[in-house]
Amino acid sequence: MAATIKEVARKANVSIATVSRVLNEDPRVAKETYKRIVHIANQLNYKPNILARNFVKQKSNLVGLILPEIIDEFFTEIIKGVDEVLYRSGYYTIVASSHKYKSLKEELITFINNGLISGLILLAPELNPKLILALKKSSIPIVLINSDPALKGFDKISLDNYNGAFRMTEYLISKREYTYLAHITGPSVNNDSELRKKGFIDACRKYKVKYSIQAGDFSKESGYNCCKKLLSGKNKPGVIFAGNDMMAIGCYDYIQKSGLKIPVDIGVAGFDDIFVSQYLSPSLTTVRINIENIGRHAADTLIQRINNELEVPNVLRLAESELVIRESV
Amino acid sequence: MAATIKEVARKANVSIATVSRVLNEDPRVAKETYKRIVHIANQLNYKPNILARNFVKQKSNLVGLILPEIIDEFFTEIIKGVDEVLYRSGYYTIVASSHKYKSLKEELITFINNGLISGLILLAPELNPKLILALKKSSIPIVLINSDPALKGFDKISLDNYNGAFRMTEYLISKREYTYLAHITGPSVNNDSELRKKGFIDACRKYKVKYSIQAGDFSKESGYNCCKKLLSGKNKPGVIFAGNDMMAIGCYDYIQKSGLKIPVDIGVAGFDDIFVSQYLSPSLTTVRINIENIGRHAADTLIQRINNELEVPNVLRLAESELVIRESV
DNA sequence: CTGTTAGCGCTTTCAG
DNA sequence: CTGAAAGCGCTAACAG
Repeated sequence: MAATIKEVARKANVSIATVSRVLNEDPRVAKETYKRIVHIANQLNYKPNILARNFVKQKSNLVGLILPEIIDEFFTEIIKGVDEVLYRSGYYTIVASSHKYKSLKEELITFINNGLISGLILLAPELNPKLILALKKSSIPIVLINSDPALKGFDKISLDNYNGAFRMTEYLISKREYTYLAHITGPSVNNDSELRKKGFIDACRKYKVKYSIQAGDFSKESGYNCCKKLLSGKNKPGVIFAGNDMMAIGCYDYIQKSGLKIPVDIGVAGFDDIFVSQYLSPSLTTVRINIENIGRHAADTLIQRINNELEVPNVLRLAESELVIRESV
Repeated sequence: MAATIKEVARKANVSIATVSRVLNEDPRVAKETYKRIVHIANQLNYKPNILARNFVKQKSNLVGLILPEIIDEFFTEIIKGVDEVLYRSGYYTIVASSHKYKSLKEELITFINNGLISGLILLAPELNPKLILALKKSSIPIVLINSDPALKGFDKISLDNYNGAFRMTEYLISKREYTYLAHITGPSVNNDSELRKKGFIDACRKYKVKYSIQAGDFSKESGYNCCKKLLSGKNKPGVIFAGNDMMAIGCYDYIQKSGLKIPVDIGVAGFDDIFVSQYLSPSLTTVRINIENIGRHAADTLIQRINNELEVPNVLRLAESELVIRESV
């Protein structure tokens, strides 16, 4: 079927070794021979068999990218960033998202062990000790996208959740002069959520301002319910800072239902700046994470690690956050 | 490093052939031998080397999924659907999106030829003759996600753009009693766009109603500009049916700017039902394509084709559309 | 500068 | 039911 290295060699009256050298741009081959072989290869429409090459090198041109189910909104941007950078280094991206037919764990174990991929990028806002152990034992380089500050010993890209939340809270207090703030958290196992909460609390404490916390789970519904609780007591907060935009939308829903007006009766702020936020009415004041570069950073780091170009034991990069001031507070 | 088949064989006092048979669940091996080998393999933490296996079979467990840059919103759902189905059949998904560093064409050519992948899913709303030719010559099965009715000879999943647009237009005329309708199209090379336009026109003609067409490009900005043109003449349409929701949002922007009210002064309808549409004010009446199954359908078909389980020369599946009636008309 | 050759880990005839 | 052995296409010593 497809032409092999043998045929090219035969037609060019050289050994397969020479052809192989040409393919790998080995400078030792004579210019003349080089040209001739390239010509014949083209003529035969010869393409090196990647499967064979990967096999003999025991190293593939494949990198795995594992994504959890949650972060729909970032999915696209991250994949694009990763793919773009990897492609330029000659790698392909295998994308896997955990879903009902496979757990994150089995996914990981197979990926790390079966030799298919040469490196792995793992986006996992939550990670349990077992998983971490499995990761530590990996024989291939891994780059984590995870915000847990306690997680050491990995190449890591983190979102700057803490500062984002801190600065937003600071803004709400200093500029908007709220004196009683509420925060709705995401799942407590989620590092992003925990750091946002911490940023919120620290800012409230710094300014000695009253605050309360509700436990949500990043879903719209939980935002709705938490908002309901917050507004049903006699002592109502002046502003709700939701742990993500989705929950902020849930707040919008409840607030509208109860006939209140944002931001006059109550303010709402979010985190993430998902696409829809600018179109809500009123448009949502929120924190934007510079997500577009996360995928690129991760891929960059991974490639360097694969190529042994990294001298430091592990790198940590922070994707900065930025306040997006709109009309909801 | 990692245990190989040889070591397992040696420890079990059998030949590597027998071990191989166990790995491939060959029923010929004796139950006893089978168990013993499985046990030893586990003990040695042996994982078959996929790179080697793929190589000798000259067939990988990899499938390519190529996506254009445009369709952000669907990206996620399609990848998930594909990944889910493929994973259950033992395949991995290599995702590639065309971007500034590679054109769709080079992407395709490499993918089809380098032997890395065993099948390809290509989401390409526009396709030129050259590309089609390249696809026809492919030695691996390809499933297209493309709505061009003229495109024959491929396994294909299509969106039911025509009926969606037709029924929406019919609704605008019969139920909402508009008598002068405008349509903003996407790029003319885009099949989805062309079919939506055709559905719109056919419905207008059927009901003998006045209509006009503006050429957009699926971007918000083009929606804005086309809307501006439509509303600046003396004879204004009663409703604008945008070729996608993004352009409908552009219309919203212009209409709000000019102080008009939707739907009292002018109606707006869209196509796609992207996430934001329900949160616009007023919420957008639009056409939803059942996108969630497209990825699954495509993967299903591809797997069957790879396994030679398909008797028909090529399959065509339609992803149906459904009207989503909200407040904007 | 080029050729010879071993071998990567596995599957798959072919014998027995 | 099991073993021996060939070989997939390529790379990488080693030899010349």
